[in-house]
Amino acid sequence: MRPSIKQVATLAGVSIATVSRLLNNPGAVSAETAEKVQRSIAQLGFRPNFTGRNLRAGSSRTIGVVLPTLANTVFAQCLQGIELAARALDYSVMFTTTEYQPAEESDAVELLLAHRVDGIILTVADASANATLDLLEREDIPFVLTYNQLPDQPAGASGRFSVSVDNRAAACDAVNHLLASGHRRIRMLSGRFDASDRAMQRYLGYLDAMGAARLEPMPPIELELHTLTAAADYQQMLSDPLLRPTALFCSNDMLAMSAMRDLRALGLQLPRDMSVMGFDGIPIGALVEPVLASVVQPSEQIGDVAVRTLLGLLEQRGGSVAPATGAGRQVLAHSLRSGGSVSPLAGV
Amino acid sequence: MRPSIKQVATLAGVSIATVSRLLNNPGAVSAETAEKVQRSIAQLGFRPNFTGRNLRAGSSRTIGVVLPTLANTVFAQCLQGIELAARALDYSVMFTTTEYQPAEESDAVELLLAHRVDGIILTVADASANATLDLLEREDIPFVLTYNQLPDQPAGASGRFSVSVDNRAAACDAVNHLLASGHRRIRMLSGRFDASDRAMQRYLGYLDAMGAARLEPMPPIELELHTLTAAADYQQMLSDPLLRPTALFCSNDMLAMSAMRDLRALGLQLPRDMSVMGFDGIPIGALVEPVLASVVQPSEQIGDVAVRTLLGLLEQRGGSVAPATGAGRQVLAHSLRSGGSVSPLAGV
DNA sequence: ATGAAAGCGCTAACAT
DNA sequence: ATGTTAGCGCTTTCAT
Repeated sequence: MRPSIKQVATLAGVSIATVSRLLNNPGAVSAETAEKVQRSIAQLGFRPNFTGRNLRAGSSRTIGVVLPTLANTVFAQCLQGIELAARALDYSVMFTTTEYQPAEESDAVELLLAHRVDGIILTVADASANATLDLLEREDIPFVLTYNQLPDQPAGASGRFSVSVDNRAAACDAVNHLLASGHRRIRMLSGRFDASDRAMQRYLGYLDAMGAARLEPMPPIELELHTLTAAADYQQMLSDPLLRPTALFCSNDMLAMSAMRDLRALGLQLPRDMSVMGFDGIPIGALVEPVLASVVQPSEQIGDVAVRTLLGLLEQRGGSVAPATGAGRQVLAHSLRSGGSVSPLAGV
Repeated sequence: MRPSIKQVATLAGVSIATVSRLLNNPGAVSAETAEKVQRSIAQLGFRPNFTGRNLRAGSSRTIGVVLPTLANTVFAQCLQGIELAARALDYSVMFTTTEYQPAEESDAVELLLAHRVDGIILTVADASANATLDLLEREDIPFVLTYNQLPDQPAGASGRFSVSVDNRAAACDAVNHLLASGHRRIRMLSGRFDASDRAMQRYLGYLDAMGAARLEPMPPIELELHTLTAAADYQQMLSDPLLRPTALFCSNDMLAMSAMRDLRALGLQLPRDMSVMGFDGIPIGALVEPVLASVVQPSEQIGDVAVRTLLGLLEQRGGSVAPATGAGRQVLAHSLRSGGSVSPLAGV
């Protein structure tokens, strides 16, 4: 066993309380005692044991994070933002993944709760009806959703918090961008709606844009997220020349890039034979040729803001202030990245 | 405060020891008592507090992870592998980043140690002379290096463990691939050597291949990792037609893709005017056109193996077995991904 | 099979 | 300014 506060105290010839004070409130210790204790600490290589501290304090200065996967750059960026912000604010991060399995969400959260994290940042499949979120609320554990976008209720109505872009409006912008390039037969390629409520919101944005342009929307194509081949779906999509889309709006960039690869494999010339628009704005999309046109979400900032929001909640709970005020739903600005993956349609 | 084992005991009319037994060794409790206690647990929504358990047990069933950044997909994949393996083996993950700052390494580790993680998986700037690793060793904390490749000593000589590919041999393979395509003026584009010992090993592999081909190696170009523009460097590299390389070997894929973007911006046609070979084999590289030729590392597997190795160490320490035997350095197989980013040089 | 009690490392009254 | 002590939640001897 490593040295504890006790051995430090013994070696320095003081009580354990004095050592504790030096650690937590150095001002309350005389200069010479401090000196002595510091020496003992150095000599023993003492390092405070957070487990003891946490047990006593009832808080761990640790936040739990639950994300669908790290295979999608977007979540890696978000976690990066979370970790940076947490560290800057002297919190540690305990991280877990659900692999997009809604069933994993509750296990993940249970584990974090057993570790007594102070709060949780998470992205769930569907925030609107989610037993895990209900549990968190019931147990009064502060949590902040990322990417999931809470409904636009009167401030604080749900008592829940989310940090995201306006998925629906952003998707609408994306489709408008395609429309402005002359496309009319635009089809949406989406991750599974039941694994991502964002995908559904983006589809609604697609419908908005198509509707506003008085165009008949086409049925969405739902693909397994991160499936690298969906040749059959593409074949079918391309088969009828009359219904064949000229542009694809994809619910995320990974999907968009996979689709482009698959379409090329089928012999299409891109963007000549098909324009492709993504969503997420992953950095790599800007490096490739053609540049992947996309809606840019500030993923790292989403993580950063989520941390600050969560710590805000923890703070006011510490001070036992009145229940959450202000907007529970934070909507961050998105932007449009145009790129060569979208080409103007002849005749525009 | 949430219910503790104590309230459960009281409600069930048993002692706290009995509740603890049910939790840890259900066989030692009579069926009817178990029944009673289970009911109280359910009724109170009791969840064991790992903090208490950890304090008592002196172990946290948590592993600490220190990686340079998540902005490089390779590390995100590795963390993904770590998290998956850890969860399957009932361990939690506490995660931290150094932003490639060697100075951050020790802080990161100190924090994890304060949390009393059972062991640490980490990637450091330079594994051969690293105060943090020395500290870990001195304090007898089990750790496993990822990506850093320990020297090939007699088994267990250093008592340290690493999981990586054979960076030097892999780089040599990559350069041989370029040579086989007819390239002779091959230049290496690298992340900073002092931020990544892998980059240095890969440079040695470059020298090996060039030497074996009896070609004069060119001086490496060291770039800040993840710098997205290095136009000046490229301009200079291209300026002298006689010394101008026909192929670039990049120490990682992010760099390779950034370079391709920058070269295109300078008006080059790729791969006609320059072949580019990467290292890492990030999945996205296979989706783009041209496909990024690269050395594929099994990043997720590196994470997985690191976890298993670390838990093996923890286990044998629990049983107080003799010091680590077997190879400390684990070298996983790499493979070559050919792609259109490398084109045969005319005249081959 | 079950209970009583000690103690893991630490902090925060409370006392001096 | 410093010491004494209780106790956070849990596991684990040791009794019974």
